[in-house]
Amino acid sequence: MTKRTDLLTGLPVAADGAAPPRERADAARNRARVLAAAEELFATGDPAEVTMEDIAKAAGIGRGTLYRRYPDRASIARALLDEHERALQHEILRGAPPLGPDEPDPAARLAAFYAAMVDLLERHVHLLLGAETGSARYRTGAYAFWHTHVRILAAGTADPTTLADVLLAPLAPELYRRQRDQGIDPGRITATLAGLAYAMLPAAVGEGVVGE
Amino acid sequence: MTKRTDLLTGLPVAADGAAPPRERADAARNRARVLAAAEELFATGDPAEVTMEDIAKAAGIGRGTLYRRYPDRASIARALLDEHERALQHEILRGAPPLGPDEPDPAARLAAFYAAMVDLLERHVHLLLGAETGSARYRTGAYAFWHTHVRILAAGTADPTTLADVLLAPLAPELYRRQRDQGIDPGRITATLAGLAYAMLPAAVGEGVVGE
DNA sequence: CAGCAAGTGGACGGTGCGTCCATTTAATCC
DNA sequence: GGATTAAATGGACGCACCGTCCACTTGCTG
Repeated sequence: MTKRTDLLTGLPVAADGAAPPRERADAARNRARVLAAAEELFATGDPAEVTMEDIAKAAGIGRGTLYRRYPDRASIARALLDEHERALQHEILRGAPPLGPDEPDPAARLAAFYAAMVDLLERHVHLLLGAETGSARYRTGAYAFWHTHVRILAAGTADPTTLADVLLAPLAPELYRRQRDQGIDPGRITATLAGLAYAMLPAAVGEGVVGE
Repeated sequence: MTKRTDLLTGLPVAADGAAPPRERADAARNRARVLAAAEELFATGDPAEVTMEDIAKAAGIGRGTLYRRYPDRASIARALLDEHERALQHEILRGAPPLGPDEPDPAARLAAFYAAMVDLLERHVHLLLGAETGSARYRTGAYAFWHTHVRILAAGTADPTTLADVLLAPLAPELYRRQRDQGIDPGRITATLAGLAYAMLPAAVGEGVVGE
């Protein structure tokens, strides 16, 4: 029988409505060490090359202890990423325009989303690369959120679901890393994506729906 | 000293202008077996899970023999993919409109390129997934070719280099596989990409250049 | 058919993974 | 503050795959 833990935080999860058993002091200390060590390792080298052994060693704990909370590297990266993504999701759901729901122009809102995502990428690509190797990106809850958001912004178009995938594709962490390595600065990327937003979601005329 | 072999075909490469030493009969037979076995394995299961051992076993040869020609799984997938990509590249460089160089409208040419790429993906995603895990995609010669092509089509825009990356992003094999798994058919993808092409590369007015 | 370079394949050492369990340690109760 | 108990720990273990190495085999050539 395996102990159930939250994939995001690594904290034990209550199977029922029962109060979660308090985390022991040494466990909490080690969890903090793991996250600090992992952040450092992801940022320093190639995130894809970081091993569970590396993290355990850097955190000064044994492999068994590490596996107790995090089943793999990706779950550690997600735990580190979680608060940042949640903050952005909150801005989108409840924040002010142009990111929040009161923004009337879908294109402007998409452009703002792009800008926020570029900012997130700029600050945390290393974590995204640690969390989302290739197709794993599409299986995360975060991708589902972004996809739903963009799909709704594209509601007036011919095929919002497919278009949402297309509009999210340029935000792939691997691409962002490569563009930055090639000397393309975040401003250029944001500007190009803004152009994409306004080209694909032209402002609705009156209350009409944009077809084709 | 390691024997030099062509990464694409696995054939020995002449170091100089010297005539390449003819391939021995057993070597040729085994190379054919390897390619046939690999094609089968990539198509059947998860391309990312195929190991060199699997391929060697399926081809009925030893691991050492396999490594003699192909340094890794990706090089085998690329060898299988090569002829198909070359055919498309030839169409682009020398073929008829709307794919070829005589097509006057960049948007139409980009849309045709998208259609051809979707066709390529539909027939060979499994090979692309075997060859290009994550960021490896950007290091292939093929990506460089597609990028140059699209960059030239986008020549009139504000930042053709960055835009080319953005326009190529939706063609990521991982995304294509996922969309297909979700029941999205190739036609929808092609249609959405055509919309993207015409939105981002509006037909030039007269011989003027499209700004902003 | 003899000589030899090309080709072969399995053994080997190395690395990372994920599990298991004997031991240690923090929290609780008297 | 000592006994009790369950959580927590960490290193050993077995497994899978990698990539190399080299003694042996085989096809080609003269």
